Amino acid sequence: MLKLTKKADYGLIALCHLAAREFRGAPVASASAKDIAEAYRIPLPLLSKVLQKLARAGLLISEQGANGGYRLSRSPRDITTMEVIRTIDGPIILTHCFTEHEGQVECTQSALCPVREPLRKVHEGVLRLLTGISIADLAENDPQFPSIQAMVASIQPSMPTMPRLGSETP
Amino acid sequence: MLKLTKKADYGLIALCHLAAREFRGAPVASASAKDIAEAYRIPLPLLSKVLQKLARAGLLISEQGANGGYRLSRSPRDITTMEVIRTIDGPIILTHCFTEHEGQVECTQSALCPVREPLRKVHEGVLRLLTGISIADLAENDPQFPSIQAMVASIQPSMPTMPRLGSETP
DNA sequence: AAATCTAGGACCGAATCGGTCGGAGAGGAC
DNA sequence: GTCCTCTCCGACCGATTCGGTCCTAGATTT
Repeated sequence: MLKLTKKADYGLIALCHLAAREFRGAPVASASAKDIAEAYRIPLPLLSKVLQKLARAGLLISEQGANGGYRLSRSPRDITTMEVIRTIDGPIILTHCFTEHEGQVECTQSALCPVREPLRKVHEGVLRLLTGISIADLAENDPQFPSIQAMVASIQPSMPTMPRLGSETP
Repeated sequence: MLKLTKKADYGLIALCHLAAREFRGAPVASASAKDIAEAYRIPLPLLSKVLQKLARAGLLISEQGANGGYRLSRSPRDITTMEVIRTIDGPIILTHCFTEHEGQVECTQSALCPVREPLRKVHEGVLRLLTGISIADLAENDPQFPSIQAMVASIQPSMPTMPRLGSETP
């Protein structure tokens, strides 16, 4: 549940790398798959596939030939993490009910499934969280990621008993 | 990514069913696995396993023998959806970096991975969202799930360009 | 004692994920 | 013009997991 695939991870890292280059005003804003793979110890052929997918989706521009590489197609501030994850991992699914077709008999009688609608709300919340974070937000990792910090902090549990967080990630 | 397994789905449905029974002041607050399975068209042996897991985790109390069944161990308001999902699907993982061991060489040199910390923030946000929603919230599906609605609405994207939502779930 | 229910392990097919290999073109460098 | 580098793209594979089934054992009520 809620596991980013390594491919999506790699994609985010690569885009982040390119964005950081752009920010630093590097002479060349592009980088080859090999460069990125070596920089982060990512298996090259795997990263290549991810970058190809991103290029096909229009997020990256590929330049072939010697000294070629990949380049962001637009400002890193206009690329959301959602977009990246979705193009690599496919559509984001919380429950199977409202993302798959409607061939199932059991799901058409909506009276059966009491959790479908509430979960849809949760789904929407996560989507909103991810669309609110751009590659640029990831790239400027200076202070404490103020914008992301603010977004996450804005989620106020409606429960009286406030559960402690962080126990998940030791 | 962010896919609830069907087991977790079934678990939420079952707990929701029990909670709703309790709310309605049913004479018997417990229900057998067979009852629930038939009510929602869930394969019985699969649901049984899920319920067993929930019982072992202390969320449910099992009563064996004829006329036995499962019963909530505490108030549905004190059971979070996070708890349920975690006991069924295991720990929630966003990236592999900070949930798995530390045997990997590439992750110990944290300077390499520029997205680890930002993603951790996202992870925390999702956790907070799920811990803020109780089984009771799911069960009282009357008006428009006001509490969940409020929580989701509180997530304010920090981006200037507000992306349209809902395109994910047609 | 019989019926009914949970407990729990063994098992299986299918899908997916991480990862590899190899060949085909395109564009600079010399 | 030739070579080298680099992207592109499809095929392939092993391991894991997920959804689902089957069967046996044990507890409780009637």
